Amino acid sequence: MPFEKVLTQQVDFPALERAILELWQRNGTFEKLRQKNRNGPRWSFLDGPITANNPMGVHHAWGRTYKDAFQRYHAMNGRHLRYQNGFDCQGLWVEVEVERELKLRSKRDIENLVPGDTFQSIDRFVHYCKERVDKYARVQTEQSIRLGYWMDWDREEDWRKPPDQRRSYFTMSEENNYTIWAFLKKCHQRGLIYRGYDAMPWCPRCSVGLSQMEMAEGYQLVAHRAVFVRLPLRDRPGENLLVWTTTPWTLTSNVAAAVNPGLTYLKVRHKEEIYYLAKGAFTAQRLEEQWKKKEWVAGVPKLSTLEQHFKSKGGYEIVGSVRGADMIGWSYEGPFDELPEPSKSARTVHRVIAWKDVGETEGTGIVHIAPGCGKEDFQLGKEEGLPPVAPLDEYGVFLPGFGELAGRSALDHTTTDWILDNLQQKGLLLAVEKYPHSYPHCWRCKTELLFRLVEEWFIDMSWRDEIKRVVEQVTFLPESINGKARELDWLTNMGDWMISKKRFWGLALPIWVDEQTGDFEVIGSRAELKERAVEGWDKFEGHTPHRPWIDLVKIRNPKTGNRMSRIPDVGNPWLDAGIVPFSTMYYNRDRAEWAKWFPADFITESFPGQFRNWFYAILAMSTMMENRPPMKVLLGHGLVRDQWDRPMHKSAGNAIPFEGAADEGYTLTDPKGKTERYPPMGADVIRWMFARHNPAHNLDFGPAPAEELRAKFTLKLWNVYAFFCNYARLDGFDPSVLPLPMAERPDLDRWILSDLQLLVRTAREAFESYNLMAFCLEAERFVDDKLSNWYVRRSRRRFWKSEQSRDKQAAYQTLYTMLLTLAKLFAPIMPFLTETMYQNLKTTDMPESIHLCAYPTVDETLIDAELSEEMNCLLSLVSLGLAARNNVKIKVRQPLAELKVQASAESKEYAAVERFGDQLLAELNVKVVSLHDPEWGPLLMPEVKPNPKTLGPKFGARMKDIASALAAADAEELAMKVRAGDCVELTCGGEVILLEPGDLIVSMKAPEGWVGMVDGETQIALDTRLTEALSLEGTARDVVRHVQEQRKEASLEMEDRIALYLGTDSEKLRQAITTHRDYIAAETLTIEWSSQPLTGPGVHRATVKVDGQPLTIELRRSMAK
RNA sequence: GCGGGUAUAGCUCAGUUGGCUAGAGCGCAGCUCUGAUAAAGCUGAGGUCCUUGGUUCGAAUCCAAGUACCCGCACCA
Repeated sequence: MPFEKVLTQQVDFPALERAILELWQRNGTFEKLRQKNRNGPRWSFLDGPITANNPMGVHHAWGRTYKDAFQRYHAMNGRHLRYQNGFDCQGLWVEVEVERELKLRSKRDIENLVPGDTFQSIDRFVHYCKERVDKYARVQTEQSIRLGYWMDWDREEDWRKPPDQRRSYFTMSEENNYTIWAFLKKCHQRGLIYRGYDAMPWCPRCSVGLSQMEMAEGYQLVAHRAVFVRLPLRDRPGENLLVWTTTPWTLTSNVAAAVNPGLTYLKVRHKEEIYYLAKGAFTAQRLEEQWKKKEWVAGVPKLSTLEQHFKSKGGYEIVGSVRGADMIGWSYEGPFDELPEPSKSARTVHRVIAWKDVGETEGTGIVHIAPGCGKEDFQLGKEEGLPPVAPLDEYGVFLPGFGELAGRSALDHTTTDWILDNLQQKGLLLAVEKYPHSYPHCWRCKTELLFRLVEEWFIDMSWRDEIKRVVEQVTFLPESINGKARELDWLTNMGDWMISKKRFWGLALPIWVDEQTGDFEVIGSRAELKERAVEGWDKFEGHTPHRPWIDLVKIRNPKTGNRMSRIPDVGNPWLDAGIVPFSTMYYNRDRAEWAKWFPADFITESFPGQFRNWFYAILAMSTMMENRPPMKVLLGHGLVRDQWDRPMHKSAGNAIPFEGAADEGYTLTDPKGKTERYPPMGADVIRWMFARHNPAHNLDFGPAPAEELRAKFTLKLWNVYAFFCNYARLDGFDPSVLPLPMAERPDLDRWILSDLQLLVRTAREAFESYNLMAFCLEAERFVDDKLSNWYVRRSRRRFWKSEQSRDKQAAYQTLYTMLLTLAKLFAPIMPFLTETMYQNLKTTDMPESIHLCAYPTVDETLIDAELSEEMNCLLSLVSLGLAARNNVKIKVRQPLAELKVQASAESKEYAAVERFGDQLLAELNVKVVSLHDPEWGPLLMPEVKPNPKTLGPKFGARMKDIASALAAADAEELAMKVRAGDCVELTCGGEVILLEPGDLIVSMKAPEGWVGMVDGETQIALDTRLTEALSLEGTARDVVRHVQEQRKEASLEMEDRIALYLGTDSEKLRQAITTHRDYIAAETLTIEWSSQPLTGPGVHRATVKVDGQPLTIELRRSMAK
């Protein structure tokens, strides 16, 4: 038997999916696909590496759905693919998790993992990092397989191999690391690698400097205590500069004060002192915009103006003014000159300097400058020859030389307390306030950043224009987010690339330094290092190029003969991910092969952040390596949020784990705090949900949208499939019989086959233009509206007929084609459901898996535009008819005599009724459909009534007069004007009044006994007069419905024949039953009528009400033939 | 501050190159169907397509300005 029976109740889709996974596994389907396409034209996809640091979440499934869908589509078109997944392995994110696992608090703890042995400690720590990456790479592999993501996944034996020999690529592989060396060497050869000494953003917890792109990730709105501090002028007794800062700890390292030479500064007398501050700053409404927009930190009061501060502290008087330029060179007393360290250098400086960037919308217009604690400060200090004071160590703790502050953390509140107290005691503190501002935090551990003087390594990005020219050649999708412009914007604004990290687990930067001279060299490959090594190679040999082993290798400075050591820094992880267009495509091993796959046809990732991260890194590195774009098309997509549009957070209880969504079910806490458990949705629904979404927008993911999708799409498709299989099975339909020619198929069949071709066209266009949404939305409409709700509904009776006819054959063949084609169309997006369907639909001469089939192509000969138009017209006629019935509350089950459709001979309505009259009869349950030529006069007459809503207020009591005047007026003329949007003049009580179109309600009225409906140009009228015969027929249909209901109650199979007894006291019921005895019998498969109540076993009895009258139904399965 | 985007029903969103009487789903209201049946369907209410100008025979769509929101960049003492 070709078709298995298909259940429609409580279908466990996740379980079906798991069965398909086993089927693929058992048959080696994926390998067969690769084998089939191995000589096909290439399609090159490049996977952006997923961070192998935690299990995958549902949000990862978005990109992975795209990746898999496009790969499967191209595979179905015979393309040869690499199927290489990528894992991102190195970097601080892994270190932070390993630290957490090992309960380590700081770099010091890591270096002391093996007490007293830094080398061993680092070795062990790096080992743990590698282990963590392997662990989660395996987890993510399993999860991805469950998602149905077909990649060349690593198997058990592969995990025992080193990363370089596995199927997926790992950024920790030697190949990847050494290819970055080659990149850095190229940079160095162009003189672009340099060592920078600068005040850098620094995370005191991780003890690491942050690059510009990392810093951008971590801005958060927080409130700090900001202070107004006076700095007494040395040669002007009783006079002070007033400065303001949000980071009081930096005052310890104050060296200078900057003014804008072009601004006017006020001399303000307050109590016994004179304060200098910028005129504009005095009254500036600080952060007013933010306050209004509520971009504020809860609990922080509105900021006072400087003027208000002075007023509240006892008043002020403006006693003069001075230009900023005239203040340059003034000397003042520093706020912490009594401390040993500041007293050494800063104390002798403390002068007013000029800085054109000083503004007066915030602060005092005089900026406290601490070159050791701020980026601009440092720059300014360099220009002015100011000595920087560096107060903090790598943990953000004050160094010795800062008195009581030594050993205290700059971030600690009590440290700020101490500083404020100290300033207060010295009488320097004018005011303290809470100040909300967006401040950088460590994007990994959320610690507030400090600025600290450090030495880091950079790539000079002055060649940005070269990258821009490469970017110009890439297609960025979706168009609406303007990715190319964003990327170019970043390239314009970005600074030099800080590539060093003072950490342990990562790319070993191949920079060797001669400590005595400061000379450095960049090594470009393992071979080069081996060649140059003068020490330590033997110990390093056999290890991956990671710390601590690589640090043992020393080279000689050819100029001085000095020994050169590798800098201890590791690399920025975006170098790791950025090199993959080379390292993973055989660039070093087989350049010819690389050229076949480079550039990638396609990449896709979530776009927030990536324009300065991965997209940037691959574009920049590819420009340096080959001056070519690494990909042709980039598709970005948004973020996944919960179904209430909130960000997903584990702590908020609204994050959905992948396993939960796929198989296990999950709990979810709604915005009101209620937690509920939900069943799994399965991979197909997850995938379709992502595929159908607009990639430019964030996606609200959760049980509600999943359920909606299941109901309106998955289940409908499934029900149609089940309907087909279950009847085809009973009927013994043979799909291999020669198909009937199109000419012999009814219009309904030719219509759906025609529209199917249009869907195939949409599908192909969508996949080729990377716009899955367009296809999915169209597919949903096709399945729901066209296939399920119209084609199958209208065709059902064709399948039920007991005799074999050509019409029945046509119906089976058409629906079979439909299901098979749709399954193939949807296969790239819903690989499981479509495979399940295919397995039950395929014949022996078809490929063993749907994923080994060819993607459908459009058969232009089947497209019939005229037919589609007429079918659409028919659908709107049906809608109108149903609306008309609804209007007069006559249910569809009640037959009516006649439907009139207004249609001229050349109208589409005419053609539709001609062609599909029988469908109209059946669907609207009328006896006759007739055409009404408008030339015979209007079918419906306009009727114009006053609109009391608008006229009431205007005319009050005169409404009645207006109504009667309207009734007397020419309705047709009025209606025409109203439709045209014109005003209407109405003579009412001898007076002409003007009515606006909205004041009148125009409806279309049918003749007595009829009900009319209008939709645009289309008009219909339905005869609502019930004759005795019609009424009896309606009753008979009610009886049938109840009998069917009872058959179901009695759990009969749908092909079972029955014996039936119907008992009633109602004359009308009796008459209806008698008159329509044959019809009832045919519908309910009654082959034995009983005039007496049934006896014996297996009798099902029920009493129902028909037309308000009791009817006894008794039935049992009939043994007669 | 600079740059970009968006604005369509109560909510979430579709709407091709200008060609509508502007749509869907959810929600709401009222119904209906019934061997695909623990599924489904229909009808209805609900719109200033953000505002104002312009281009055009015709604008949700194109242009300009404004408003609001979002994003990116720069973020300052």
